[in-house]
Amino acid sequence: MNLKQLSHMLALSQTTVSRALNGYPEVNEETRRRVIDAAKRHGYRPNPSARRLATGKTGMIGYVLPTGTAVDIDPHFVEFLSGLGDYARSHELDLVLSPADADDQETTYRRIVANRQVDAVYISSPRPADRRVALVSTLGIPFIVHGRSEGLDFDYPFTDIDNEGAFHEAARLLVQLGHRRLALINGDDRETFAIHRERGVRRALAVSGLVLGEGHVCSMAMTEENGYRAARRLLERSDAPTAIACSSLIMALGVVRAVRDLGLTIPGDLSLIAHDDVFPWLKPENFSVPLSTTRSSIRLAGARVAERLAARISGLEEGARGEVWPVDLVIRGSVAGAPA
Amino acid sequence: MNLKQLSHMLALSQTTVSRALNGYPEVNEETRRRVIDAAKRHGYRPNPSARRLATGKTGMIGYVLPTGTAVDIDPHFVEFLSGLGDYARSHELDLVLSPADADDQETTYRRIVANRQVDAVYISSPRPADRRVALVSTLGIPFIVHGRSEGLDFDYPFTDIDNEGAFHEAARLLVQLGHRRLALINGDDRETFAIHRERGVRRALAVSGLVLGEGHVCSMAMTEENGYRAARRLLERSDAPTAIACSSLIMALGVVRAVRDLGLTIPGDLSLIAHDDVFPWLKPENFSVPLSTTRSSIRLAGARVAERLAARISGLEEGARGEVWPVDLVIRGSVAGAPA
DNA sequence: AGAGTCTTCCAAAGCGCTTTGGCTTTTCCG
DNA sequence: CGGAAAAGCCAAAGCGCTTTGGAAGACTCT
Repeated sequence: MNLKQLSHMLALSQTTVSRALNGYPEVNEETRRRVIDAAKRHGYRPNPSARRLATGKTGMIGYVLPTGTAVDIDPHFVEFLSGLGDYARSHELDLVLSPADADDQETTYRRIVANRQVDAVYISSPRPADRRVALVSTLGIPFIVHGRSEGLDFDYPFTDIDNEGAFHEAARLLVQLGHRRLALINGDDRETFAIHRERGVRRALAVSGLVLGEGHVCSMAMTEENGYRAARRLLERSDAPTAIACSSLIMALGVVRAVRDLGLTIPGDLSLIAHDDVFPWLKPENFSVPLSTTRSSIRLAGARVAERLAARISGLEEGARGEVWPVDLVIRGSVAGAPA
Repeated sequence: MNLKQLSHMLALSQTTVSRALNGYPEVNEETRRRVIDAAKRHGYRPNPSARRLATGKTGMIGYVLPTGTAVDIDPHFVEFLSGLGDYARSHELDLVLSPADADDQETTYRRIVANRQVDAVYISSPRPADRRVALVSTLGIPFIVHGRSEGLDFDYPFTDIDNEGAFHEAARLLVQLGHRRLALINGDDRETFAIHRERGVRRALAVSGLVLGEGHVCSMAMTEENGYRAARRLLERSDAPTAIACSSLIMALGVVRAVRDLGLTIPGDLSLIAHDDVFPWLKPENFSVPLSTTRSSIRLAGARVAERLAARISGLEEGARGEVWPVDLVIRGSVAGAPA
């Protein structure tokens, strides 16, 4: 059932039927009702391919997915996706993932906008001076950055959490508890979020005249194994930290294992605070010693990004407004005063 | 730069240019060369919207993503996606995720095929008599099921791993080691994979005249917390199992925690084997006691599914061939003879 | 040389929708 | 009541590609 048939059936022109369906004003309300009714009865659904050829609108939002045998998609992605998908569903949006060589995403960005394959895109895991942000911005397609870049000479719309503030608070608490030697087990420090977190810790330390000692900050992919290695290395030093801030729950698993392997205890020998993105399948309160966390639902962020993208597509939002969400600091058993 | 302009530029008809570019035989090789050359020089890229309107081909594969605030996307999904994306990239395929109400995916399947939004779809986490499989099969769009349904009265193409065989082997090993009371901590038993695993365990036990005791099989969403609860419940029974087979590494984390909380040890008091989908961020060899596993890379499965979808789209594969991959049994420190 | 066959190319008709520009009718108002 | 404005509808022109149905010219063959 296509427009032609439907309009023929109603003894109306395609123009009128199209307009009636799309809510244009120049059609009699009674006619509109008739049309809508008939459309529903016959299960008419405009062909999206035709529509997009005519309008350029696709009803899809895009994401360039870095791939490669050596590239691991972050498990955080799936949570983000849950939120994004949930919002997208309620707004009849689909999501298209365009796989790209992790080292050359720009070609793919160019392609999807040149081809008008999507109405908007989002960018995640931005780095300082991120070229994708610059590119997408000049390409002129609506977009939202999840996270922030840095050192770009223009503004852009983003939704981020206050990583610096979160880790500042976490570190401040630890310092207040008397800890003097802190360490940071961070994610890949080419990404802005990791830089911000480190900055937060340093700033908190600086207030008390402390510094993040040389070798007291590790940054690497956020796996359990890396968490273990980092913690092990840190705790075996002569100037081992008495407190660790950790960028992910998964790494924290490794930290806990290292602590145990070394015959130490939390929080007796080591205080630990990790960042919690709120996974349904791994909860900080369920760690053998309940884990203190800086908490922010990445899923909500996904929903918010979708919401903003939808708003930008329909022209309801514009400009380069960035928003930064506060992060909760949740104290549980894994922190205590510094050992004597 | 569109076809019209390009053909004008070459003083050829759109027909000829189109054919030259798409490799049709009725065009002089020298002309073809000229066309291809000019196209490249001017960066001509056929507009996909137009092409899909004309041909119906989209160059996209679809997946209906179950969503909802109460619905958690499985972290396995992201690994599967890595493999799928990696293959898709090398074949210029994009992936479209259509979010759907978890309880009504069929409407969405109908929509994406009626609208010809994708060239093929895949279905994951199938259940017995899965209606999606039946639907998609009648809808006549190329598809692959990742996993298997059961009790359908027709054949369909799938790629699955030998879940039953894997858990059969695991259980057989445990029985050989003298264990008499096994338990199974399984995933959601509405899904076929879980049913198969349970079947495998039962079959192995049956050989020695054993059974999976009432209350010795738990099935629930595969979270750390559920793993903990299940293990705790099992181990506090008077007829506590001496060995557990577990459907996921994440649940196994919980099992290990429960064991520790109860002051027990692995493998002294309890032998443990879990299924490993091969996550880059959580490895069984890194458990405090290295974990024996049944191992199968879900990522490779993703790549394989993509490969088969591509083959079906281009007509290279047809029929309802199902393939079942063997699963490795990897023995590590978490299994030992049954306690006396 | 004329008939038949390839080879190579073209004009034009879709694909199914939106949108421009215009044409009737109604409605409004002095 | 007459003219202007508004309302309601339509025909047709795209959007950019593929594909059908020729047609012109080059070749082969008798």
